[in-house]
Amino acid sequence: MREALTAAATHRVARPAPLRQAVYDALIELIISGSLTPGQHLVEAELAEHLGVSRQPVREALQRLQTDGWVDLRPAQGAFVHSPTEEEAAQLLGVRSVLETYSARLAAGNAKPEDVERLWELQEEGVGALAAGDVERLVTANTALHSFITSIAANAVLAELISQVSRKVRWYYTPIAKPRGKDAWNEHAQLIKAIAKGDAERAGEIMRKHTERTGDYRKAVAAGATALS
Amino acid sequence: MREALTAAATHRVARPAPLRQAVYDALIELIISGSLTPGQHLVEAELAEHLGVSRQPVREALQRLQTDGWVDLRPAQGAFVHSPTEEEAAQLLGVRSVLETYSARLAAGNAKPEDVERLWELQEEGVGALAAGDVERLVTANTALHSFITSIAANAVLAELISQVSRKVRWYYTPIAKPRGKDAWNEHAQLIKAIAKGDAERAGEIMRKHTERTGDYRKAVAAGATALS
DNA sequence: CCGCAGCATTCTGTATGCAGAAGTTTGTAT
DNA sequence: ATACAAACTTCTGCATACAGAATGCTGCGG
Repeated sequence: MREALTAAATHRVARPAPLRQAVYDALIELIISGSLTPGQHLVEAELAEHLGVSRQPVREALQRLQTDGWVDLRPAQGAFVHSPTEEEAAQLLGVRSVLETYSARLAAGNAKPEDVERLWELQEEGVGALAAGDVERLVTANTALHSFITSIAANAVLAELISQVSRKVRWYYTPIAKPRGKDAWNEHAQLIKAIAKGDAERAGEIMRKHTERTGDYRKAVAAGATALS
Repeated sequence: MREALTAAATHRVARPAPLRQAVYDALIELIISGSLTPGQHLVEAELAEHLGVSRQPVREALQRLQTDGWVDLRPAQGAFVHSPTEEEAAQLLGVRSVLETYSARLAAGNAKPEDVERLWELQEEGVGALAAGDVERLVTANTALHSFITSIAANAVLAELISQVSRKVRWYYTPIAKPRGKDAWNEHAQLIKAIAKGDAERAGEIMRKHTERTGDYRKAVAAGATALS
C-alpha cells in the first residue's frame, strides 16, 4: 500500500511529493467513493496502518481535509467525515452561483478571440456527448467549460474559491449527480456569445440564472425527480 | 474566532483549544503585524522555541496557514511567508465585493425588525466615532456593521469565505489602512434602509458600489493619496 | 431493573529521535 | 582568481514515545 501511495504521488510534482499529500488524496478518494461514510469516526492509527504509514502524515492530511471541509476535527476526539446538511448544500449552491457569475463577468471583459474559439470547441464536445448519451463525457465537458471560463477571468483568488466550493458541491450531490442536459448546453451557448461580445453584464446574468437553475434542478432530483431532461 | 462563525459550533461545549490553534493565531498575528515579512523563511525549530512549544504544533499550524494562503510550503524546504502582489490584492478586493454584495442581498431578504434596529445602533456608533475622530473605534464599528449584515444573511459558507478574504485584504492594506469616513457611512445608512425595506436588489447594488469604492479609495491611498475625506 | 461511581481502555495531542534532502562553506586544482 | 567538487551544516519529513483527556465498562447500591 505504501508503494501504491508513493507511486501515485510521484508523477504529480517535480519535487518528491511528501507522503502527506498522497495520504490526503487517498482519503478524499475514500470519502468520495463512499468507503468512509459521513459521520464516521476516523481513527488515526487505523488509517495509518491501512495506508502503511505512521500517524504523522495522516494527522497532517486530516488538518488539510478539515480546512477544505471534508472532515470535522473535534478537539480531543479526532476526525469525523463531514456530514453535509440540506442547509449547507443550499448555501454552497448560492455562493457558487455568485462566484461563477462574477467569473463570467470577468471572462467577458478579458476573452480574446482564441479563447472564444476554444470555448466553442468545448461547447461542441458537450453537445456531442449529450447526443451520444455519454454521461461521463458530458460531466467532463461541463467541468472543462466552466473552469476554462474561470481561467479566462484570470483571477486566481476567485479560481481557488470556485474550485473549493465546486468540489464540495459535487460531493454533496454525488449520489444524485445527473447532468441537466440540453437546456444547460443551450444556456452555455448563450453565455459564450455574450462573452464573445464582451458583454459582461449579460454574461453574468446568464451565468447567474444558469447556476441557479442547476441548483434548483439538483434539489428537485434530490427530492425524488427522475431522469435527465 | 473561526468556530464562532459556524452555526454548528454554537451549541457545542467549549473544549480546550489545541495548541496548534493558538500557534496558528499567533503566526497570523505575527504576519499581520509585520514581524514576519513576506518571503521570509520560517524555520520550524525557531518558531517552536519562540512560541514555547515543540515543532509538532508548529508544523500543523503551518499546514493550515498554507491552505489559507498565508504561507507557501515548498517540499523539503519548508514554509515561506506568502508574498502578496498588487494583482492578487486587486483580485481579493473584487472577490470580496461580490461576496459582500451577495451578503447584503440575503440580509435584505432575512432582516427582522430587531436586526434593523441593531444595524441602526451600529450606524450610530460609527457616525459617533467619525465625529469624534476616533479612528480605532471607527474601524471597529465598520467591521461590526459589515459582519452583522453577514450574520443576518445566515449563510455559514458565505460567512466563512468573507471572513477569510477580508482578513487578507486587511493584511495587504494594513500599512495604508485609513477609513474612508463620511461618505462610507452615508452609504451604510442607505444600505440599512434598503435592508429594512427588504429590497434585496437595491441593497446588493449599494453594497457593490460601496465595496468597489472602498477598493478604489485604498488603491488611491496606496498610490500616494493622503488623509481621510 | 436502573442509576451511578470508579476504573480500564482507547485515542488524541504533544514531545522527541532519526534519516535523508537541500543549501552552504571550504578546499583544491586549473 | 575562478570554477568545481566534496564535506559539512542545517532543516524538513517521518517515525516513535509518552502524557492526558474522553469514552465505555464494571460492579455496586438503590
